[in-house]
Amino acid sequence: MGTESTAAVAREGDADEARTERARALLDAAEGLLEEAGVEALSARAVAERAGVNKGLVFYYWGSTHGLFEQVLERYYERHKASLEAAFDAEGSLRERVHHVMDEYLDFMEENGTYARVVQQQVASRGPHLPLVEKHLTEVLGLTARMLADVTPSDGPLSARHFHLSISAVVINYFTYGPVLRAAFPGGDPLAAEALAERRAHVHWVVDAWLDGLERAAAG
Amino acid sequence: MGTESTAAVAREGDADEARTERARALLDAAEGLLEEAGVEALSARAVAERAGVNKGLVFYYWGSTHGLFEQVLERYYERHKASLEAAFDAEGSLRERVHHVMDEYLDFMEENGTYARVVQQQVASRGPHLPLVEKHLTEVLGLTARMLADVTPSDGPLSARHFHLSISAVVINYFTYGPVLRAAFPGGDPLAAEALAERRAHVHWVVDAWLDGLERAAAG
DNA sequence: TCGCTTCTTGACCAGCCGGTCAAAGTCCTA
DNA sequence: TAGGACTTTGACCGGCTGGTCAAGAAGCGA
Repeated sequence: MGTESTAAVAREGDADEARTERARALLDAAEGLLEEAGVEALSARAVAERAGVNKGLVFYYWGSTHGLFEQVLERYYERHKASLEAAFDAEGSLRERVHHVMDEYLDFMEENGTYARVVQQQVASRGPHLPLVEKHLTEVLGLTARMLADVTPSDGPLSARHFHLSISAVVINYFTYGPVLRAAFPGGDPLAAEALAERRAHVHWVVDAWLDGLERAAAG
Repeated sequence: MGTESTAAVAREGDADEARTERARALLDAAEGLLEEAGVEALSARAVAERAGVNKGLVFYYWGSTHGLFEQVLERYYERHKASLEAAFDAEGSLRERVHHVMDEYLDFMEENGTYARVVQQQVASRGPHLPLVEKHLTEVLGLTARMLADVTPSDGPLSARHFHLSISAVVINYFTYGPVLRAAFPGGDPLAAEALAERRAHVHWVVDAWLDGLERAAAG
């Protein structure tokens, strides 16, 4: 901790652009390894070997494997955030905007299943990267809360934080639990295009049912 | 694998009752360790030390740490299953029964948060115990499907398997993600009694909105 | 009491892990 | 071209892991 080299400290503040070719190769290797073999396969040795580079560089650049992993998570999150913010900025009625956000969310998860699994794994196991995940997820919650501000009370069982938790659960868990329940899915692959379209329809139906309920609650 | 002692093989088939005092001590120690320090802390050495017993016994009884862990999961699941089956057997209207199951589910998660987190962690990381988890979760899906058979089609976006995934996501993820979003909760503790009551009300509202939607879909 | 089976122990092994470090290589500037 | 800063390497360390094994302890029926 206190013994990290000045180079490592300087590097840590740099933007991704300033990174050496090798540092980038290490990040890419880590991401690839994560995708193919999961978190438990991520070791300084394995990453370095995949990048064709010496293990010591991991510690030269990030001071620890923890640091390297955090940067990988940060890179993932930048993409996630960009995708979400674009979705939340769309025009239209509330219902249209909600549907649009759901579609983008589903699209992102479909393409970035690894990220979703890593986050869920960290959360479930109270992993060492939880503080970073916590920061990220809290930011995302803010986006939902802003969108639902007009139709949900600021507190209680119908507040935006509850709906945020519920709707993200409905979306995310399909990608994590779906494959586990594959026996229940016709064709046996919940991640196939057909099954995903069906899930998309389900998610739309689900949020519609909620919006209907909120409207009636507001009216009654 | 092929070299496991005959004793281990014989033991594996035995009921929990037949287990030696020491075997039981090891299982209890593993469960305690899981609760206090998470899966990563589960090692044959650590478990044996906590049980006050020699490490070699783990391999004598189960052949591997994997085997020990599976038995811990099995024990957890037995309790889960008992709790669920009792809940599903209740009398009353569909709506009453659904609410009752939700209450029991929430109660169980409140008391067995560790089990929920271990399962979610295995699922998210495609861990080595996934096959066992898959078997368990598929059984549970069957219970939901039976309960909803009268109000959901057997296929498509409104089939029971989609609602099962969604409702269990809404319940489980509160316990895993809630603490991560604790900054958004008044008092800062989503697992406190007050916050849990609020979540319970949310879950009831959510399933009611769905049942309303299903009724209207059936009527229209 | 003998002898067999089951149980229990501690010593031991190879393999992996994160991390350190001195030395060497590379690059750029003066 | 000399010299200093930055980068890269491979050897090395202690510590932990799952797993094996031979030897001894304990229980038990004859």
